[in-house]
Amino acid sequence: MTAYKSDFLNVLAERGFIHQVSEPDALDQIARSKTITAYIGFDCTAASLHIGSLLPIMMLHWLQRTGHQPIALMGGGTTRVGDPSGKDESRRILTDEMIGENLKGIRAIFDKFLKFEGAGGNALMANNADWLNSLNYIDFLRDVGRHFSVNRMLSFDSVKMRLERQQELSFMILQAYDFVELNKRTGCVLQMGGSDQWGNIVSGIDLGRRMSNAQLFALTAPLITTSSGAKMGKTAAGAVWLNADLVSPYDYWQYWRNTEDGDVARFLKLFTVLPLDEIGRLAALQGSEINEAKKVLATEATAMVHGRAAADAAADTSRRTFEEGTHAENLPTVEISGAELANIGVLTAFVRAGLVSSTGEARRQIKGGGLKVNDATVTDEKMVLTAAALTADGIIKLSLGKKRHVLLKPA
RNA sequence: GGGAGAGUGUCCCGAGUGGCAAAGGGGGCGGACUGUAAAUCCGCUGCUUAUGGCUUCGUAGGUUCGAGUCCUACCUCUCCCA
Repeated sequence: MTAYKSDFLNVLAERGFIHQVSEPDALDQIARSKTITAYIGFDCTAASLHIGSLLPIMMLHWLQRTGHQPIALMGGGTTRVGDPSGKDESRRILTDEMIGENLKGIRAIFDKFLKFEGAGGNALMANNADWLNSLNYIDFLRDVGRHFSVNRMLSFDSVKMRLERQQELSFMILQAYDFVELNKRTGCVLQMGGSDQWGNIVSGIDLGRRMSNAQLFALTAPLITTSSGAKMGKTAAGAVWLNADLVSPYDYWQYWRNTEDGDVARFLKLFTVLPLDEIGRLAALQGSEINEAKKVLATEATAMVHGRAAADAAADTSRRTFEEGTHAENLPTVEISGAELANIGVLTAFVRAGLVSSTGEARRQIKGGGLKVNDATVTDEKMVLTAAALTADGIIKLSLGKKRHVLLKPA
């Protein structure tokens, strides 16, 4: 179905990663004849990345697999400015120490997907703070700013420029500059990103042509939503993070296990590295058999992030919990002191386990019959847990609904 | 610079013009049905030490027994004219 000649573009196209490409033929040609270097920018406002970032990460993964060089660019410099595109809240400005901490957490994730230099690969991790922090404002205006004409700037937004707009504009210029700088430093010729990044990437291409007569390319991925139209990876409860200390491998596995039928094939292509014919076989499963495909999806996707062993353990725990009804000791566990356990109200216990966010919510869930202690529905909100509630294994199993379980263990 | 309008339950949208913990959606969570799916139906969706107490309608003051609602100032956003 695709006419690409290079492995790289072929794989991305077949698996559904491509939304737009600038000058596809020229890029295809280059990717076939030599190793190209490409980058994707990541924001480091948090200590982890969530599922929303998974798609770009997979693009870098395939880039490396098909023989090219990926660069993960951390926005250490731009984060110091704060991102003006989000509304008020995300505009917080972080200190250098916080950014440094975040970078460490994020780096750990990339290590699972890319082989960096020193670990037998050629992937690079760059930080735009390296060049942005030392920029001289006057020089920058002279060398870079002049390429952004007033006309062009006006075409982006309203005539009236508020302070805020100026910051937003600067942000765009800085992102464009990143591309040019990376091109100069590493020979990087391709920037990838989500479809919302198209404008910024193209600005970078433009700037590259003006400043150093470089031929640069853009490739964007489609915005991934579930079949029901929801954005991925964000629930009211919180984002689905990739770091194990924020979202356990078990919960991560469960997230994928609960994928809607209509998304299974697409997600297998995007978020696992299974061969396409294998995916085709799984996608052909009908009715309840598609659950087998979901399990494969969950295990493979979890293995990418948390490793094969953790994925298998999560699959095993799930099987025992859901299919055999026994409780496996691998469920998420919350430790609680013996003194506290001696006399704790159910409401508090569920809050401590993190299954509900307040005692008020616990109360409501009890009214709706949604809470269970050791598989027995809680009917009395004044119920008190004591050591007598411990099962033979010395734990108490708390459940919210049918799917979410936490073990309470005396410390 | 001049003119018009808007900011509501800390997920989003959005009614509300003196009695309000505040209509209605979406989303989310729980229940039923299923296949740990979707669709559908039902319940819930400020906090709490709970027949009570406390905190919420951009921010700060004011009027009033009582303010999301009226008055004043300020902040932010959108649109129109320069």
